[in-house]
Amino acid sequence: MPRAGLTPRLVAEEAALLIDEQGLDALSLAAVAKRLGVAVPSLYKHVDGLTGLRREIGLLAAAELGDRLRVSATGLAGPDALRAVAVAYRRYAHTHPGRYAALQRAPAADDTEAQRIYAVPVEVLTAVLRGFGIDGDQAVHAVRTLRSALHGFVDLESRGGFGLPEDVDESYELLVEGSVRAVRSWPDTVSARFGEERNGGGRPGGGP
Amino acid sequence: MPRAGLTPRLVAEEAALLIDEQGLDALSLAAVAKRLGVAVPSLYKHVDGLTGLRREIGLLAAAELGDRLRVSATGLAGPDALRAVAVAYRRYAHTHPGRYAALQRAPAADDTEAQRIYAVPVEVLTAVLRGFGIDGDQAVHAVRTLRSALHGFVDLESRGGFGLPEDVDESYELLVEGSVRAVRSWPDTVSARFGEERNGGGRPGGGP
DNA sequence: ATACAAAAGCTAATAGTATTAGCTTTTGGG
DNA sequence: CCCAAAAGCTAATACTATTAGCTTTTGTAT
Repeated sequence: MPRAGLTPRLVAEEAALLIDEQGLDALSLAAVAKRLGVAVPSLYKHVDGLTGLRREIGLLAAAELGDRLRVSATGLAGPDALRAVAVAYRRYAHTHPGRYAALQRAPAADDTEAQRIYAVPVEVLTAVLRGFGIDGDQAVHAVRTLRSALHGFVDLESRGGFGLPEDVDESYELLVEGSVRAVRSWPDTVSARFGEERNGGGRPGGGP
Repeated sequence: MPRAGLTPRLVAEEAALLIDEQGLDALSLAAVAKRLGVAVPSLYKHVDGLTGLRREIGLLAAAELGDRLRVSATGLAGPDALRAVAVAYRRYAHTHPGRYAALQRAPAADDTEAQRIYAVPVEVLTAVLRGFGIDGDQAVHAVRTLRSALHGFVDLESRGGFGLPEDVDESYELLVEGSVRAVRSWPDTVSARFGEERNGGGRPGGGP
């Protein structure tokens, strides 16, 4: 019997094709083995069970997404960069819904390789925000809000959460436009919050 | 042997306790049956298998979340209402992480009862936005962006997506403050987008 | 009170899943 | 050309869900 010539990467890629076609719930060693024309236990020579396979898929997807975001932002700055990244983010989730879903399981804290790869998409967003003059602590908060907006939209959309007939593309454009304005006026938002914290509701006296 | 006295509701509530403690992945008929002191097939007298149990949990959670949001908003309007709803939304996800996760599987299109219950949280957001003068088509788009922001944050947070030490509460306050400003200036955002669409990049001549 | 039918529980059987153990075969380097 | 490691396999075990069919409880109508 000829050998199949598998590698961890090949197994993960076949699994990625499977879940992009049939959804993350369809992921099983049995299904992947069948697609590869191999018995189920053979997969254990390449990935560490179902958990290990999920990790490989996550690494694959994080690296891909990081790449797409980077490419989309190169040569651009400020609002243009942010819009481009937002479009690329959603496009990846559309093109690879299974991988995007697989990406949402955070890697283990001691898995430094995975941590490094998962950090790439976040680094791209951080770089984009630097173009708005946001860095340090505030960059962390701003990246979190930006990730929340993009991921939240894409996640709800992919789960069929937007049932009404209104154009979903238009909704996303408005979300992105709102995000551009939010990061543009980030310092105002920060001082509005600090103002609340200090005097319990009023706007601070000086600023606009 | 005495009877257990189960009902669909009781089964769903025990399952909800289980997944709030151990995560949605721990949901199985076997685990629920064990907690109820009953054999696995007995559950089929009350729920339609694992799929049916998931549906019941979803209904339970959607009704609870809808209630919490409504209660949080009553007596408030405008930014205060929005902030209160945002806090209640995140609090529900913290208090009931398993139920919140279970909520993310959209009900079947022909399941009108589920559709009706799942709509309640969305209706609360719609009502809040009406207090900002947003309705009709624009309310649909605005509710989508709002849901995206809130769900995205809570979802990333619950998955351990915010690894850095910066205060997550502070990030959320900034997200909510940004959302308040976004809905406040919603008409500006809309016209900015329309401007782009018409003349390919520039701001429109007239507006601020 | 009692009979009875429906509801609620059970056991047993089937099928699908992951995982481990251990065997066989291929394959590439000395 | 040999031989050890790698890559595949089968078999066995232990879960899981689901269905079929049996028994027992329980509430209601006579």
